Amino acid sequence: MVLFDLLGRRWSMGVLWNLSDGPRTFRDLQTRCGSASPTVLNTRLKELRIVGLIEKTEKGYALTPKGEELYKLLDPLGDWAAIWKNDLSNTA
Amino acid sequence: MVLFDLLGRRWSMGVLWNLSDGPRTFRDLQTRCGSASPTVLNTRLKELRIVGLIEKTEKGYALTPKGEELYKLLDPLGDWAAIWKNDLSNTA
DNA sequence: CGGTATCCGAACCGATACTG
DNA sequence: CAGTATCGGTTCGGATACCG
Repeated sequence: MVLFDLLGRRWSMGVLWNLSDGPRTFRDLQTRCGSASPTVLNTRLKELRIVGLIEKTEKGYALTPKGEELYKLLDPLGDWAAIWKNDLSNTA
Repeated sequence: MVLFDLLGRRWSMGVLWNLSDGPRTFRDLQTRCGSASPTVLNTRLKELRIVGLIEKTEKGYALTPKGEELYKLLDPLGDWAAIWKNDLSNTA
């Protein structure tokens, strides 16, 4: 599945997450993502733009409606993952 | 996120999907997954077992309750991804 | 600030061969 | 059939330096 292929790549989620509460600039995102390399960050940004999840505005990068949609879908999954990860430390 | 890291790897989804309708054996899974290498398949199986998403039964490998839970969570996301991917070809 | 070019090391995948 | 060991190829990520 293409979606997971994309999301699985480094920083994709980070970008999505950081964009979820407002537009950010390139340098801004870079800083917030634990100082990811410009190379990779730009690559992700490009990819996410291509698939129409984010877009460039005058304020920087921002989530498209589709992007927000996905983010909302991902959120509960994230919750579940957190619980599951917790269980994991207790069980395993 | 660990979850996506795992799911993004080759065959993870395939395994989950194939297991969703009953237990499968090693060779069985291998065949159904487009003849993935034993190496990789075994690695995935091991990883999925470690995180408690699947388990070994006398009938082969099977989804744990957690595994099914995840599968159900993933399903709608998959739907969405399909639509989104469709939009993509029209828009981009 | 925004973005690209280049280089290097790491992770990953796959095929094959072999053991229990 | 189930699973492990080894090796090679490829792809990806990260750092740095540099241009508009």
